[in-house]
Amino acid sequence: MSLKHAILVLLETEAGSGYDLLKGFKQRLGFFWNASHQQIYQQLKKMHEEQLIELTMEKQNGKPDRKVYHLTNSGREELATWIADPVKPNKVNDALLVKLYAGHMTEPDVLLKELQRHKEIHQKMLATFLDLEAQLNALPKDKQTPYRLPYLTLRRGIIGEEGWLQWAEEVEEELSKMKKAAG
Amino acid sequence: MSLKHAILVLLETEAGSGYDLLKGFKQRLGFFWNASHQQIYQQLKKMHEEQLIELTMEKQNGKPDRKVYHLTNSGREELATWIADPVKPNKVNDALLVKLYAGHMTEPDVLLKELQRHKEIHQKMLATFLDLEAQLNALPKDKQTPYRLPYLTLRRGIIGEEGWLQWAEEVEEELSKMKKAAG
DNA sequence: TATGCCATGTAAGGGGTTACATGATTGA
DNA sequence: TCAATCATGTAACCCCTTACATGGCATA
Repeated sequence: MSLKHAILVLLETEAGSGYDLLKGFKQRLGFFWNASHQQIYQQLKKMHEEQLIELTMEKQNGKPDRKVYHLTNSGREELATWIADPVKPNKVNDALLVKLYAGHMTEPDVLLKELQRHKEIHQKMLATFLDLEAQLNALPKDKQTPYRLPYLTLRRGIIGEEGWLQWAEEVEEELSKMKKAAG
Repeated sequence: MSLKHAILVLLETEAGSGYDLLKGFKQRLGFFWNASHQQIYQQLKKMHEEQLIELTMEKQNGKPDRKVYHLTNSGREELATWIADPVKPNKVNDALLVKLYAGHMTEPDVLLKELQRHKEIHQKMLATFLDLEAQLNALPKDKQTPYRLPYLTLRRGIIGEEGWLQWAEEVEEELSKMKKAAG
C-alpha cells in the first residue's frame, strides 16, 4: 500500500507528470521501488480525489497536455505521518528458491541455466550500483552531504547484490558436484 | 503467479490438507515463500478445478472433515514444466528504503527507531536460520545428502540476513552522525 | 523505415489482504 | 479461564499485470 507514499516522496522533491514519475521511479527509486505507468496513472487519479495532490495543466503542441501534479499540505502531512509509522518488513516470495528446493524433479543443468540467467541480471545491477557509488564518491565532500540518505539506499543495493552473487557461487559449486555425480 | 507452484512443490513431497499446507509453508518454505490460509484454500479450489490436484475426504469426530489433496499426473507435469521455464527475478518494493530516502522530512531518531524494529526481526530470523544450519551440519554426512538443495535455500536466507544486518550498521552509524550534527 | 521517446489513458482479470464466520480440543 | 491449535471457508476490497488504444516527433 506504499505506492502512494513513494509517489508522494517523488513529488515532494519536485512537481511532475505521470510520465515524469515513471522516469523518477526508474532513475531515483529504481533499486527499491518499481511501478508501471498504468499503476501510476491510476494511483494519481485516486490521490487527486483524496486531495493529496493538486494538478495544473500544461499545454503542448503536437503532444497531449501534461498534467503536472504537486503536493497539497494534506499530502505532505500524509507523507510525514507515514514515515513515522512502523511498516511491516517485506514478505519474501522468491520463485527461484522454490525451484531450487524442488530441484530433485529436474536435472542440475536446468537449474544451472536458470541460475545463470538470474546471475547476469544481478551482475548488471551491481555494476550499475557501483558506478553510481563511484560517481558520488568523486564529488567534493560538501556536495556529497545532501545525498547521504539516498547513498544509504544505494548501499543496500550494493550489499544485497554482492550477497546474492556470493550465494550463487555456492549454488553453482554444489550443482556442479551433483552433475558430476549423476553423469 | 507461483503460489500454485509452491503448493505443487509441497504436495509433491506429501499429500496434505489446506491446513497442512499452511504449516508446510511456515516450516519448509517460510524463508522464501509465504501464504495466508485464505489464499491457500482459494488456490486449492482453483487447482482442483484445473485438475492439477485430487482430493480424498478424511472424516474426523468433533472437527471438520479433512480434505487431503494429492498431485495428479497433470499437476506433476505442470510443476516440471514450470521449473524448466525462466521466471522473472522478483520486483523489489521496499518501503523502509523509501522512508530512508525521504528521511530529510523527519528526525534521525524516527528513522533510527524504525530501523531498530526491523533489525530485531532480522536478527531473529538469522538466529533461526543459523540454528537450522547447525542441526543439518550435525547430521551424519550420508543423512545430509537429501537436504542438499533445501540447504542451499537456507544459505540464501543466512547470507541475505547477514547482509541486511551489515547494512543496518552502516545506516546506524550515519544516522548517529546526523543526530549529533543536528543536536 | 523503424525504433524509441513523449504522453496519456481504459478494461479485464489475477492475486493478495482484511474482515467476518464457526466450533471443538488441549494445555497453562 | 484464556490462549493456542485444529480445521474450514466466504466476501469485499485493494493492488498489480497484461492487453488494448492513440499519435506525433526525432534519430539512426
